[in-house]
Amino acid sequence: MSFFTDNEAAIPRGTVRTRFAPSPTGYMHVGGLRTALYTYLIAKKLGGTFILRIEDTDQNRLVEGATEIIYRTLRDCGLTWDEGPDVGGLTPPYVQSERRDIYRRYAEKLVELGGAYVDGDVIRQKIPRDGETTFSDVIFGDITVPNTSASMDEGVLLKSDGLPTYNFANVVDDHLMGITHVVHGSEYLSSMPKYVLLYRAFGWEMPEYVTVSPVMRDAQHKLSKRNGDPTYEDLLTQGYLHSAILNYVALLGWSPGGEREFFTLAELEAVFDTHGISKSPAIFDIAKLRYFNAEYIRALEPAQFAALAEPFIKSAIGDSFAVADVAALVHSRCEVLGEIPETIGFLNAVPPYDTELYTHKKSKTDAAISLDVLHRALPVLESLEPWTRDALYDAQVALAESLGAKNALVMYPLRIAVSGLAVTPGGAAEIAAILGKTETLERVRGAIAKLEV
RNA sequence: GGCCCGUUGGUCAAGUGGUCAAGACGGCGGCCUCUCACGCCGCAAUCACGAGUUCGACUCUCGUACGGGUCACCA
Repeated sequence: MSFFTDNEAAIPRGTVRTRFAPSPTGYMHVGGLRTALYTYLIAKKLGGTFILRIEDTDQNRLVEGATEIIYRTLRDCGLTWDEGPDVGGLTPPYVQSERRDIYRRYAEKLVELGGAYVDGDVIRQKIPRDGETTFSDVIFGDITVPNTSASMDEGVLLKSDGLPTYNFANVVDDHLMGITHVVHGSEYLSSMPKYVLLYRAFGWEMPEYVTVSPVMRDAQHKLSKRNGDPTYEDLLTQGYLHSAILNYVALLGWSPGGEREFFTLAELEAVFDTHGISKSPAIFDIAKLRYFNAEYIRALEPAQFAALAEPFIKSAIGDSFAVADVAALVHSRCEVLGEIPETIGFLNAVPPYDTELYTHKKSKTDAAISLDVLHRALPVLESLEPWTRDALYDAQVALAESLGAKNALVMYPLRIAVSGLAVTPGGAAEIAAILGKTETLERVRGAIAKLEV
């Protein structure tokens, strides 16, 4: 029968096929990434095929290069698609604007079948004037709505430009591409009865629908670029790691059930279950993402961290100091890469500071005591060889011992002298090691001069 | 407004009639410590409300309140 044409014969029966079907808007929002992730995970969990389909039926909203951003984001996160525009697959093409003749054919077929009607230069869906329609959702269960409700309008299926609207394109494509599981946002919940009517009119079997609630900025607003909320790209440029973002986003609206919350993508593939998906919206908490990011950063090998941190380090201090050394200083203290510059600026130059900084009761120091300590430390430093972190540390300990004092009595003033800051990443030894002998001695002499005024 | 959905600490959440209602982030306090950070220990903080059903409700039913979604030739 000619009705069963196109690609469906090519799809092996019984295979799970899921699709991520973004609109090429030019960026990826956090909620979209989560949808992509869940879609991917369902496919992997069930040994199925993950498909990427580009939904560009709105010609007014085309954005240059937007598809590339989608590709890059998914690849970045490891969400590799088995079929899609660039890799092909069983059911091409995967860009909706290249499928217009298919939609036209099916729209006309639907008119014949009584599920739609021609209205001027568009084709509209036919909705029964009474009764009710029930659909089933994996997350929300069975939902019944009256056919007379306002959302059950006889909407346009095929626009005057010959392209389909979302509701129609999805039904046709999901069927022709053999999609078995659809993950989509709850904004589509009220359209689902219309899908039922469409599938029924065509005589097609419906896929499973997994409807997820939105990711929120606060209790009443969705996370949105328009309102200044960060997109996935924004988070990357701020210095969040894609692995941390993905891990955090997985847990926004889904729970694995146990107490564990750190998962690699491969681990998620094994443990993911739609049962853990929540019906209610989840508020995006940047503080918790920071925590995940910090954990992922700390888990990095020093060389990996240095490579990621390098651009941030250089933006603050250029090539003045060894990147590896500065990275090591900052590694355990860094939660987001973007905060590195502000924490290491003192390496370039000692900021102006008040000598009151030398007063610290736990270290039992004040300006006068510090001056004395620095006087004693200077010759020690001048003759120190080799100039390493450990040698510096040992020398300070030895000096403190010779004074019959705690380490802090020496270390605290010295740290202030070389940094000019009450709070620094690392201590005097680490900082002096990075600064080098010449610069360190200069700073210590400068501090002495400042204290002697 | 009609229709649909949701509601466990500030946030993410476990929980599926009987628990002193997990855990994590954040907050607070302490320990460690040359500052910071890490790490460790501890504390505070939750079942929206009201009726039912039941020997017994966070769990089931109904209602109320509050919040969200939707009602486009956008997705």
